[in-house]
Amino acid sequence: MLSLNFIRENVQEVIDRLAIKNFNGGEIIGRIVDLDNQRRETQKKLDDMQSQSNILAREIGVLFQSGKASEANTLKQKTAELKDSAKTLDLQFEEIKKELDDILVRVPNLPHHTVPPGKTPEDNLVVMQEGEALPAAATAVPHWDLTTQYDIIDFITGNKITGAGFPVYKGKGARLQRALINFFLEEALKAGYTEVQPPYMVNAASAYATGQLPDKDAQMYHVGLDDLYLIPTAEVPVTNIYRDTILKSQDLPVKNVAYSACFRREAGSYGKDVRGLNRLHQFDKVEIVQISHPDTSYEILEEMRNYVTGLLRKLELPFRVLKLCGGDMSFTSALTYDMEVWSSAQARWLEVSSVSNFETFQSNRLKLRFKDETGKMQTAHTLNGSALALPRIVAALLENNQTPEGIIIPKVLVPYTGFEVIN
RNA sequence: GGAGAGAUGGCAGAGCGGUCGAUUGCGGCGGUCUUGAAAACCGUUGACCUGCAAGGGUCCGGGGGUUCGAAUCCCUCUCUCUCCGCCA
Repeated sequence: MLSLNFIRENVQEVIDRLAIKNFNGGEIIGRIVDLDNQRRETQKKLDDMQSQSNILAREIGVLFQSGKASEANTLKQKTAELKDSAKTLDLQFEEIKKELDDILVRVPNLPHHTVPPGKTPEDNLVVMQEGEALPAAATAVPHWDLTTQYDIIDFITGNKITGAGFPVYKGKGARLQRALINFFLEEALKAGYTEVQPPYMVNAASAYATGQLPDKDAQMYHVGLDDLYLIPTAEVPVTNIYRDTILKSQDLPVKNVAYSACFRREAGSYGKDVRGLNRLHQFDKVEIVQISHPDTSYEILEEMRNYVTGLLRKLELPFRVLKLCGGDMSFTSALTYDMEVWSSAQARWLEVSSVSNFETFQSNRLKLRFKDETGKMQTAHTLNGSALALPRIVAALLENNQTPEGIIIPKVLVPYTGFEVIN
């Protein structure tokens, strides 16, 4: 969430920048400032009352100890009155605070000043492209047919066991998954990331801290009996490692990498976008997370972007990088790059990674801070990105590398798969 | 799942109704000494809200209650530990 102080001091700027995300903030920001003023006023009064009753309580204590009971009892009467009015005021205070908190968490992050305006994915900016988006050969087969042909991913059986969007990977399909996960983890280690294995379920406080709640409630699987959420991405548990934490400046940047399964309800998705591996309810992903000094977070964002494109290059996949427009960005992000690979048989780009800088938006909720060089407390910046999500990488590999002899595995993966071709 | 014990500052650990945001030790920071370091000694050392400041307020796992006054008493939730049961 945005910090109250920042909103108070930059009302017009906040409204203007929210407009780039197509968020009409005029009314809501006004309400926030108004509520915050009420909050301060009420707290001041409350503090004064509290101060008075603290003084009285101390006096009463002294009187009792020196045996002046009757004088003490007179003072007691006074505190009773104070207590009554404090109680009323306290209720008001709680109400104000609750409304303020509720509104505040529904305001999205401000976009970085370089974010292009726009409403739909068509307005995203293509910042680079490598490799050619070749049209499909007449004989090209989409991956959902290849997976059946080579018997490596079984959607039908997954359907029986669980439901749509929960495929079963078999034989070389399963081994390819494992190879990709290991390849991505090993590459991240080489780049200086520390590997972590997080829980796959999180409590509401964690989901709230990274911004999945209350905004994306319906996208997560919820285990009602224990009130836990299945993680939609390792970002949630990994970032929450640092909830309620004060780091030292020499700890920064924190670089973590985690493999996890990811679970998404994908409510509202339909059509050919969800065919085959394009959109699953359970999928595998290796996620990189960094916590940085505010001064360097945008350099780090570029570093992460270059890291991810490096992976795609090694996998020999044609890809492009998009800078997302205001309308296509997530609630929590200040700047996001999407990486897309070309899927030849579907003749479309598939998003395989999203790298974002959240600035202090998550940190404010996480209460993630660090002591800077001078010993002053500062709010850290958080960043994360997929490196990479598996299903669409697999889809692209299958479609782009299909030959009459089978699917050719990229050279860099062979040490991990133990085979060179799926046939 | 059953029985018991506990949750206090970065860590360890006192306090069990009044002057306690909290004794003490360790750790951290600053200093003296030293060529430097160690040791020793001295000093210092939490977060948050509010205020220009002085100051005021809140926080002893979370929430509620009793009381003029609660870290201390009561209720409740969560978590941790020990024992038993079950189990990868």
